[in-house]
Amino acid sequence: LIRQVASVNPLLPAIAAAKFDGYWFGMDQAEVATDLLFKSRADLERIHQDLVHAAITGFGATDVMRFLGQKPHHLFTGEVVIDSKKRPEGCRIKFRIRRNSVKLYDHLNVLRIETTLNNPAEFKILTSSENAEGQVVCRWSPMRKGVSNFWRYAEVAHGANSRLIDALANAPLKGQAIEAIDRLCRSQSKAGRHVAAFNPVTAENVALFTSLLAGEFAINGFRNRDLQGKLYSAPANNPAEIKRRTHRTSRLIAKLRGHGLIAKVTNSRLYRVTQNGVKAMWAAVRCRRIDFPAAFNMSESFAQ
DNA sequence: GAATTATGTAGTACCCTGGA
DNA sequence: TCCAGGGTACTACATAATTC
Repeated sequence: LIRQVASVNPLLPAIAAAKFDGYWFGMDQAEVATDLLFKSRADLERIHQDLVHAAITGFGATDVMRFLGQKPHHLFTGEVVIDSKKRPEGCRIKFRIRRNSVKLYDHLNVLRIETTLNNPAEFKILTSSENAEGQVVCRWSPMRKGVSNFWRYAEVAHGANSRLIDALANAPLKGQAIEAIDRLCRSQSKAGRHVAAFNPVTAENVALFTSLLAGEFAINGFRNRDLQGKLYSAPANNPAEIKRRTHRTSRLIAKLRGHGLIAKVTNSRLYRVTQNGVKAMWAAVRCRRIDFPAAFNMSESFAQ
């Protein structure tokens, strides 16, 4: 970089003679893209609308924070934005936290996932320094704009791209949606026991499905009490109510298991959403939010 | 009125934790 | 590592409510 500067700036010797330290190289903005190449534009278009719908309807603020490596925190005061734009060359969806973003757009037969970092200080980098005793101490510090942090920019951005791609990989495709919803609407029989049918487009069920599909349950799964936290806006205020909620949630879990939407983790009371569950619940969420996008609030109905 | 679904109660299995 | 106790979650059954 110094050699490049010398070739374009004839005043460099004068700057050095004036006792200035020379150049400090920094990155004002960094963009790291991951391209998914399809055999043809037609191949990409076959699933593109499904991916766009999944990105718009299925992801929330906590998902965006997860993509960009941020832990959701109740003291977080920044703005989280999801927006989409249609352009002649394709559709662009952007997930943004303050000045950093990850976006998804298509061009010809390429689906590109691109992370843009304008404010590296929101990420950490491992730095080392000497303390008063002369010992080298390592610690995680806010990342700065110097070019020496190039590797960490790439690491952070590749991580964001990968998390968005992984999340989109679970997006159900339209062809499978009708069959999945049909199955939800029918009562099931599992191990000789009757399991009631779901109405997959009620506000309560869609809110339940949205909670289950949220990123926070994806890693560690969820328990009865975790689900209660999603179903009820306020904590129970007496033992009878606590028991009633536990039982009601337990029955709900049994119903979800009966339909194969979730599965129990062996030797624990944890549950995870199954692949079939992702397909069926995504289909229901999309149907409700796009075709019947009425406002809903499950907390109120469950709190009664 | 039958079938289906939701809810309450009681009993039980089993997970978690602390102590030995 | 094992064990006991407490707490949590699950299941079975009965009954009420809802739907067709």
